[in-house]
This record gives sequence, C-alpha cells and structure tokens, in this order.
Amino acid sequence: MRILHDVSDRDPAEGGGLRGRKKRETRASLVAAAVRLAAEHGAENVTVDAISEAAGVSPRTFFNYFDSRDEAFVMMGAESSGRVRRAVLAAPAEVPPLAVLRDALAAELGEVEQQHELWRLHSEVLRRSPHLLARSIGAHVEDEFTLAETLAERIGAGSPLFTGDRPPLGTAEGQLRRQALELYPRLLAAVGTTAVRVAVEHWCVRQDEATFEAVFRTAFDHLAAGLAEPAAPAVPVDEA
Amino acid sequence: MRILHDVSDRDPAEGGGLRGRKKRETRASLVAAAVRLAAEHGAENVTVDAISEAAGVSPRTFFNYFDSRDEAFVMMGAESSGRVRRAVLAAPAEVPPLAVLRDALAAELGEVEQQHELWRLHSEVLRRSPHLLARSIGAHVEDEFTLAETLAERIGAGSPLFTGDRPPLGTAEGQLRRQALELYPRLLAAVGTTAVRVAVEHWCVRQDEATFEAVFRTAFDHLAAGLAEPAAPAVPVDEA
DNA sequence: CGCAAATATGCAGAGACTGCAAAAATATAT
DNA sequence: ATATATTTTTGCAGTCTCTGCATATTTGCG
Repeated sequence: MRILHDVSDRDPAEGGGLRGRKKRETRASLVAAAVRLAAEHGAENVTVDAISEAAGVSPRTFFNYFDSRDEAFVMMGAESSGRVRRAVLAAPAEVPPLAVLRDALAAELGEVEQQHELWRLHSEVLRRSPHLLARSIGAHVEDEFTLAETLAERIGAGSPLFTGDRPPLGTAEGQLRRQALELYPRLLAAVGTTAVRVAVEHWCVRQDEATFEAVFRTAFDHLAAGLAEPAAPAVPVDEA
Repeated sequence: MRILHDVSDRDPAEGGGLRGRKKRETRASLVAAAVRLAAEHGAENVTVDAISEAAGVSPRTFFNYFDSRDEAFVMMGAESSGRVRRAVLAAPAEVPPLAVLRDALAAELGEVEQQHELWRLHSEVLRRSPHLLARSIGAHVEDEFTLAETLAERIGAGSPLFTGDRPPLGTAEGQLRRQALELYPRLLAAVGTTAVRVAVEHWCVRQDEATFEAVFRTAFDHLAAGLAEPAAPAVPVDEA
C-alpha cells in the first residue's frame, strides 16, 4: 500500500531519468516563484494560483508537491541535508565530533552563498512573516533527525565506546552508558542546528559589525567551552 | 492605531478582573477541547466547528483566539515562559548561567507534571502528526527570545563584563566582546530550549529505561562538558 | 442606572485543500 | 515504430479554513 498524493514517494525524484529531473525542476520552480512573489507582495498576499501560474503548472499540481501553501516558502535547501551528511562521514577520524559538525555546516553555508540572490529574498520573506519563520524552523527538525543518525554512524566508527573494553550493557553502568550513547548524537545534531540558526539570526541583524564566519565560529566556541560565562573571548575548540 | 482581531492585545488577558479570567478560561477551554478531540479522532479530522462547540463558543470566536486551527493544538504551556523568567531572575548570583537555566527549566517541567493528563494527550497528538510537531517547535521560538532577554538581564547584574574594568566598546577588543555579549544569552536560551526538547523526545521513546530527571541532567551535563565525545559518563556542571 | 470599551456572534465571501476520474507524458517491451 | 503499463498533470466539485464587517451581548466604571 502506498501513500497517495506524495510526489516524492520514492526514487524517481532523485533518479537521473527525465522524470526525476523534471520533477526536481518543477519543485525548484515553484519554490523560486513562491519566494519571489512573497518578497514582492508579502507572503499573505500570494495565492496558490499566482505561484502556480508563475511556475507554469496548474494550481492542482501545486498540491502534488506541497501539503500546504506555506510549505513552498519554506522548502528551500532541501538538498543541504545530504551534503552535510556526506561531509560528516568524510571527515578524518581524529577530529572531535563537535568540530566535525562545525566544519560540515560551515562548508554547507558556503555552498548556500552561491544561490545568494534567492536566499536573500528568502530571509527577507521570513523576517517579515514570523509565522513562516516558526514554520521554517520546525520544518528543519526532520533534517535534524537524519543528521543525528549520521553523527551516530560517524561516532560509532572510531569511538572508544565501541573499540575499547567496556562493561556489558546489562549492568547499571552499561545502561547509563548506552543511554548517553543514544542521547549524545541527537543532542549534538540538535544543538549544532540551533547554533547555526542563532548565528544566522544574530548576523542578519548586524551584518556590518562582523562577518558571518566570525559569528559562526564564536557560537561554536561557546558550545565547546561548555556555554560558560564569557569572561574573556571564548576559547577555540581546536588549534590544529 | 491598534491591531484588530487580537484578543490578547494587551492587559486584560492577564488582569485579575472578570474579563481576564474569562478570557484565559475560554482559551484554555479551547485548547483542552482541541487536544482531547485530536487525541480521539486524529488532528486532521477535527474541525474548528467541533472544537468550538466542545468549548461552548461560536466558531467565529475561535479565530478571535487563534490565527489558525493548528494553533489550538500547539498553544499549551503559554504561561511557562513567565514562570521560567521569574525563576531565572530569582536564582542566587553565584550560580553559573547554564546551571541557572537548567534549574529554572527543571522546576517548570516539574510544574507541568501537574497537568499530567492533558500533556500526555498532547504529546500523543504531536507524535501522530509530525506536521504539528514541527509547528509546536517553531512556536516556541518566540518564548526563546524572551528567555534570551531574561538571561541577558540576569547575567548583566553580576557579570565581570559589567562590574570589572573593561576596554571601551569602541576598540577592536570592545567590538568582539560586545558581540559575544549579545550572542551568548541568545545562544544559551536557544540551546537550553533545544536540550529540553531533545530530552523530552528521547525520554518519551524509552520511558521505562530511565527517569526524565536523569535524561534531563545527562543532556545538560553534555552541554557543560562542551559536547565532547562521551568516553565516560559526562561530568556534572557543578557539585554545590 | 447609563455610558464606554471589550468581546462574542452571524453572515458573506475568498481562498486553501482533497478525492476522483480523465488526459497527457514517460518508461518499457515487443 | 507500436503497443502497453506506469507516472504525472489537470479539471472539477465540494468541504473546510480564515477574514472583514455589522450587530448584539457582556463587562468596567462613574
């Protein structure tokens, strides 16, 4: 039994065939049209009919790609998840997890600056509609879960938790250790994603005072310092 | 000029008068009705008409309290923000910020267990509708911002950044320090909120393996340890 | 009680969204 | 190339969400 009405139900969306390509093109086209129209007229004043017409498809087709109108304003960067995942898995084994995550996210944020123009409009749209900002943040929780799994995979490979000697999982310490093991990647992914969001928001308000790179690193330095009170500029997570 | 159609426009919602009380009662009544109906029939199958009737108001009135139907499923715990704020400001001056936040959140989570029954239904509803889960998470970003301001206020009181000698803000070091000062409370609030969310989600899945209190503390211990790889059970943030 | 402000309600209408069935496009086999 | 199966698009009808406006009801206060 298949779930109906979900265009991205399986492969063809990622396949190299004509179907997959057209599908990705249509989706991107709808997102771009939605963002551009919202930037110009305000998100509330953009109808599904308008978006569909601008993208060259029927209004009914719009709902084959998105469950709601707002989703079209929020579904940017859907491919980032995969790239970050690859970057995390490709990192050298000796780098600590937090640094791995930091660098993977930094690389992706660099990629994003290619689409500069559309992302600029996008942030403008979100800034003017708190409603959509909330929606956008919530939408990224899905990616966060995937990221947690990737981090768990990455950590599992070279972690002393798996390689060295350890107490059997049946014991009390084993239970504690196992709980921490499952909680840690989840927390790391969630906190990392959150740090990116805060850094972006912070930087958007004061673009003239510092580069995004600086804000981003400061945020992760805070994390590495255990979020201790910053009596002095936070210490970097590594010097390598 | 006032924004129309927003019932919580100002005071009366919090005032002790009859107006404020009835308003809070109606809102709570609508939320409770929405959650209960959603738990029974599934959130998608609950119409505004049904919620309104169960709460004893007209459908039109529903939209005087919520901007969208889904908001009624998500607007639980709206009063938590204020209580956490008070707890943060009331904490002894010598406790480090992360510990202050941790304890304030822990106290509030204890409070929540009073409404046990409704919260149980609520989490059930969110679990069965990822769409609403995303919405719920996004909705709490507003509170997160308030919390950041509270933390900044609290830190500003006893922080060496304000009490001791410091370089003038015009200098380069001053700029860096100021940026960190503004970023830190924001990051602390966001990360703390995130940690609570992850702890709750993690605990919901494995309620039998550990108490929520334990999961919660483990999460904050990870934060205090700079999210370092947990080779051994994470070290507590304080021993006091 | 009588007046002013806040709130609730009804109504009409635009727009969001869904199920269904037919048409068009694409893949696969002969 | 033609036929067939699968996927995607589209139109249509209908329900539900949400808003503006006018009106009635309730509450606060002198």
